[in-house]
Amino acid sequence: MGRDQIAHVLSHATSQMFHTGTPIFHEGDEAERFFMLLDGYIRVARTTADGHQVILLHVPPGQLFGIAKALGRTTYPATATAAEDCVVLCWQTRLWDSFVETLPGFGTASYRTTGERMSEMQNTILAMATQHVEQRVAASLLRLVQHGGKKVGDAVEIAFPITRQNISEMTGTTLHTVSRLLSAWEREGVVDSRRKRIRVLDPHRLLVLSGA
Amino acid sequence: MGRDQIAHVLSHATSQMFHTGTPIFHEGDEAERFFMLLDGYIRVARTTADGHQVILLHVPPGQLFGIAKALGRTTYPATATAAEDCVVLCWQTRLWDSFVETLPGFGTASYRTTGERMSEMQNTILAMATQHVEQRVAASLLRLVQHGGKKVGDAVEIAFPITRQNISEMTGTTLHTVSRLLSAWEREGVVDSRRKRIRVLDPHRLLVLSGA
DNA sequence: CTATGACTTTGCGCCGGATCAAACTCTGTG
DNA sequence: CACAGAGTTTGATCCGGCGCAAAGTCATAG
Repeated sequence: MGRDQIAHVLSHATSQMFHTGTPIFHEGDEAERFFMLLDGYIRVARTTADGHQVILLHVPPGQLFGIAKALGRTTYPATATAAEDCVVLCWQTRLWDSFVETLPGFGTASYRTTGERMSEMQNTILAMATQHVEQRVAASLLRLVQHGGKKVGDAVEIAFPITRQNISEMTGTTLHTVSRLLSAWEREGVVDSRRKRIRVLDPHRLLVLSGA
Repeated sequence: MGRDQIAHVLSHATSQMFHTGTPIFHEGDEAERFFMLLDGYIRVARTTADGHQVILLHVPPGQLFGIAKALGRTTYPATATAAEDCVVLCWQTRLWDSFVETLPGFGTASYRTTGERMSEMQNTILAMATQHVEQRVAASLLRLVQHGGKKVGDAVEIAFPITRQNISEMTGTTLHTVSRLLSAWEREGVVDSRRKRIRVLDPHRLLVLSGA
């Protein structure tokens, strides 16, 4: 993208701040805007009829989200909330088509993003269908530290605050089971966890536990 | 699409027949072609490292598939096989971009297709994370008869041959459990099944069992 | 017509993980 | 500083569904 094109795109954007836990849009809402995350982490989830929340993915800084248009939709397919304080760029959805036409690579990049998310979701399905809870939790933890973990000494910490409950919602289990697993792993020196913060000390052991 | 445009598109297509069970492309293959299903049913699946197959979706006649380009990919993300004898149109992938540019609605339609598949996969994840095996199997059976079931008297039959094993691969369980469930439902008059053929007699009861 | 392989059924025992219950420990707030 | 609410831990119990095993049934090839 050229310098003038960047200016053009930014001139149509507004920036916005969302505090931890704030919803950015809800599943089923008219998709009036689309977004790019500048800083923080976004949690994308859906809620079942009986009130269970299921976390589908986490969006790292630099990615587009809320791009219903790239899926040929007019409503958001899921709910996005700020997993920590977030800075976000917003555009009117009606600008989408003109961006796709005038910005070389904009379309390609956004379709690649949806493709990547699709294959992540496929991986989730495979895991849910074939793996045990322990393996799924280990694998999730690994993914969380690999995509944007922060080095702290010779440990790696998950980039944003996350609860046992959250992890259970990512892996289709209960917070109780996740707590038991983390306790056990802490005893073995694989992880080190404070409330809402998890550090991985021994990624390789975790990889083994994940069954890969 | 105008009459001449249809002619144009067809002039670049080759048609091909695939017999039941034949693979059309494999996960990871270079995506040299994309396809439209004219008749039959396509099963899309992935295989885990430890050899388990997981069925991600079934493609009904009239839909595009193998459209790696719409996901910004150069390889197929999953394996497609003919669930019954299939007639398929094939195009070279290099034609994709020109189709998107010259055919109004081609892009939109294909992105809508991927969007629909994505939300189906999300539903699968929700189900795996929150529902019991019985509910998932009931829901899968319902979806199979609703998308292209054939009326047979006052029952509805799944449009293509499907085994207990297949259903277990769609729902993340074992063929044994599926067999037990179908036997029980047959006793209660909810379904009527022969080998590879399943008829639903009481869709409403199945809906209740699915927990919706 | 029979043989072989693919598909299905059913019984039994066990265990991973959910559910229920209760106590404990942080962290921010008035 | 104390309190409330959110997050975490741990124990006890129970059961849905898997693994294992074996036999039964259907379909097609030869």
